[in-house]
Amino acid sequence: MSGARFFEAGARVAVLTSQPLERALTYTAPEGGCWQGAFVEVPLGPRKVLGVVWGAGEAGFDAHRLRAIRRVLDVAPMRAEMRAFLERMGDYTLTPMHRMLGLATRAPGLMDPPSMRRVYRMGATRPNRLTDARQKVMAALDAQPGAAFTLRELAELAGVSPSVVKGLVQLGAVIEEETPRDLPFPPLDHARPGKALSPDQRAAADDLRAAIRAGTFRATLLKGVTGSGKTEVYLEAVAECLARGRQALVLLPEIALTAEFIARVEARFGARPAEWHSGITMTERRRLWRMAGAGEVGLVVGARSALFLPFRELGLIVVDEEHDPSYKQEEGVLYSARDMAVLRASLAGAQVVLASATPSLESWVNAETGKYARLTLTSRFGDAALPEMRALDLRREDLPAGRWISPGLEAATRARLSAGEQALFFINRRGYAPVTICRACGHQMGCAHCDARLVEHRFLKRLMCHQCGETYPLPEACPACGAEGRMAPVGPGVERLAEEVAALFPEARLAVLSSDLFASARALKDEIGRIAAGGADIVIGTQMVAKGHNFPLLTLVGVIDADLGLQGSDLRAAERTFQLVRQVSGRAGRAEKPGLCLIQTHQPEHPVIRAILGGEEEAFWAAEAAERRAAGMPPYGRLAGVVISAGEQEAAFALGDRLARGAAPLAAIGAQIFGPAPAPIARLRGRHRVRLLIKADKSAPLQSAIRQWLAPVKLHGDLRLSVDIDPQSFY
DNA sequence: AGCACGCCGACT
DNA sequence: GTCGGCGTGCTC
Repeated sequence: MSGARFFEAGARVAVLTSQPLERALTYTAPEGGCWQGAFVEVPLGPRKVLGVVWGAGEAGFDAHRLRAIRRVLDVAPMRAEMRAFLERMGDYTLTPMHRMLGLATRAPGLMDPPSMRRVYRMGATRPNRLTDARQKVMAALDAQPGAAFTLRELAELAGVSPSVVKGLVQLGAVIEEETPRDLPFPPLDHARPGKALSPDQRAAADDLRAAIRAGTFRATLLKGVTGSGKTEVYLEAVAECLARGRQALVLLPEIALTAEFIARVEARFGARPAEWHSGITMTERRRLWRMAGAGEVGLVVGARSALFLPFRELGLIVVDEEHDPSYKQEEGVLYSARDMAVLRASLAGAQVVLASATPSLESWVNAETGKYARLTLTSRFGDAALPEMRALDLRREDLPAGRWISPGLEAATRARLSAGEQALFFINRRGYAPVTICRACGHQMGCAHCDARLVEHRFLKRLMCHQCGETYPLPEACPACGAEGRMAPVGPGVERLAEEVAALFPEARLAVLSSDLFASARALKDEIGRIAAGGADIVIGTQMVAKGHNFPLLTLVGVIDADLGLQGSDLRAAERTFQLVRQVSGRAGRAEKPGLCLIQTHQPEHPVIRAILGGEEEAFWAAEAAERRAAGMPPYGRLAGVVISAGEQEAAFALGDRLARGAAPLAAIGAQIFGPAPAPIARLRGRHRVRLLIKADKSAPLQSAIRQWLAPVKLHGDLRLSVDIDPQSFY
């Protein structure tokens, strides 16, 4: 119990609860005392709530008003490392501690005793009268020595009724006992040999293994083009970590990727890792949370929130596809899971590996400056070379309105199809058309609750708001001018592109990969498997195709509109376009066949497009970094957003104005304030949102200035305010 | 978060 | 006269 204090019965202790109080409350330690970090049940008003013993209590509080901790819960106490992590993260993200505790206790049944169940196993004596049915039960138990079954399992296994088993219990031939329902996860066999590694994979894996053996914190950027085998490399780090008896966590940006990852883990270590994401059952959630704390799980694969599992001995965190924007939590507690992974690893004395083919600029700069170690995989696995990259200048291709596939792309596709190979068309827009417009008056269909245009989904026969998910029927008449039959779709979406492809290539078999077309991760996985096996000739997909799926027959990638991401004033527009197009292009030619990537663009001379075409990624990052440095933007400067929301826009703006004018603590650190302006999502679920943007020097104490600035603010009526440190969305 | 206390409109 | 609206405040 390193770093934890023990409090004797009756001593004053501070208990943090997830109730929205600004600080911990003082209680007295229960009979038998309690450890710092203990999960406890405390009385609060008329209720009993969950809390954690955070430290010593206040001496000043009236003794007769003190109440005692009701009981200490039967779960592993929160470790000092975890308490420090929650405090540091709360300080950094300006999140009250009760909300931080909420993140760390997202498991059902914490207040309940460990769930038990009744099991049956082989007893010491043999029944002297062995009937036919009894014989079957004994045979079933003999087949798996030492195994324990539930009554139903054993009865079904033996093909007898449960009463036979009960009868054997009476005779002492079968033992009935209570065991914990939450079982340890089967250990992974870290000693199993992995796949043969290429020389640079070997070098990177050896480096990571050595770093883990050193047993101290280090952050490593593992950079490697798509298909270079990053996963095999960091699985070697996982193996070393498990061999040292420590736990490993692999974060993935999307649930859809976990099935493939789990299969690889199973192939490598002979058992499945534990899974943590929104799709798992309550039972699994409870089990994993408790087993993590008991050290009874070796490897966890999960989403952002797995960072808050109570690992007993965390040795490694891998953040796969570390550049992925979905690592930024944009609702509730606002944080970057990638950055918080680095923080948690540093406090746990663990390794953190950030893996990507196209790192975020932040991580690239950290590697450049030596803050992170850097491992680079250059060759693709097997013989596959990077695809040839070519731009198709849409200004010369002369496409008719409503057509998106240029003659150049069409010809290249025909060539591949006749060779029996696959083509992939990438368009980063879901639905049929991003805009529906009235040809009579020009009215554009918008969402009633959000400030967003409605996207036609022909598949659903509805218009949909991509911000709040609300859907509307397709309008017959214009809601503004009443004109009938004049509503028209404008712009391409993945469904509309599919229509064009079907008309151009009637003989080809199409597959459309868009997140909204699949009911489950399972259905999506099946479709991906079908495509990989050659079940389609042309694949049309949104950005989900950019992520880690293997299509061996694919030799042509067409990027329908590379300009989409270059427009707008988003700080990271160029970076995102670069990452996305590089990743999609990596889909081509993974097997022995060379790939070709055709990029349709109106601005082939744009620096981002040129960097993509030339494969000059280091040049791209260097240029982008120089631009950010000159502008004082992250990672060379710091940003924070303050989002104010209210039912009425005026109320939100009024508070925004007042805050912007009375910002002495910000002025004192030389920070600039921009706004108030409508937030990136200006209306969300019927609420108006307004944002102030704060820009400061990298060395300025931004958080404490914001804390001082906002401390006196009392929120009236339905006004809400949230601070977003290091915001990611700008347009 | 709950739950109590408290001060102004439409009902028996 | 009272029931009840939800604004404000408290919980060790």
